Amino acid sequence: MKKYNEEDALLFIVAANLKKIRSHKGLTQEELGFRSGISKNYISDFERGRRNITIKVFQRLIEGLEVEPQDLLTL
Amino acid sequence: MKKYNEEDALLFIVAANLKKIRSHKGLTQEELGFRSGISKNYISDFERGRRNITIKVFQRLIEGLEVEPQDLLTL
DNA sequence: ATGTGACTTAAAGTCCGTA
DNA sequence: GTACGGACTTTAAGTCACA
Repeated sequence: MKKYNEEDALLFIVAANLKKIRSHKGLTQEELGFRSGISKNYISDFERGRRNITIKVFQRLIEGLEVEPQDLLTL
Repeated sequence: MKKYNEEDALLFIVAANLKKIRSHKGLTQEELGFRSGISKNYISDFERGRRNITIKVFQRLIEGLEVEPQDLLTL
């Protein structure tokens, strides 16, 4: 498991949920990127905790995944 | 009511909720800024829909307000 | 299908001041 | 107590070539 700071807690929760839900839905990073208008590299970075996304990007990811905001926030 | 783009929907929901909860708790922008380590100007800007905050800042605001993430996302 | 480094540009976020 | 502006520094957005 990756080590993370307290200040990054929510970020890592969102990233982990994104990765889990994305694969459960059978989507690749590239496909999700296409659906949400975000580069696959960026999604890769985010899932590994290397990006601090904005709310706008968060919304686009949710829409691409077809889930609700809270689905990415709940542990 | 302020006009906003579809792509800003979540942002405006969060901003409106922040403002509402903050005042209900009797906190000023400055006090919330102090608690969450964010400048009062930035909070003012955000509440008026002029800023696209990151997840890290979102987390700090939540902690400063002492609420749960979903409290800022639910309409 | 995903991870990484390096990169440019756009925007996040601060601080000063005024009203 | 909040809104708004200018000037500023730091970081996120977004892409690319390649492993």
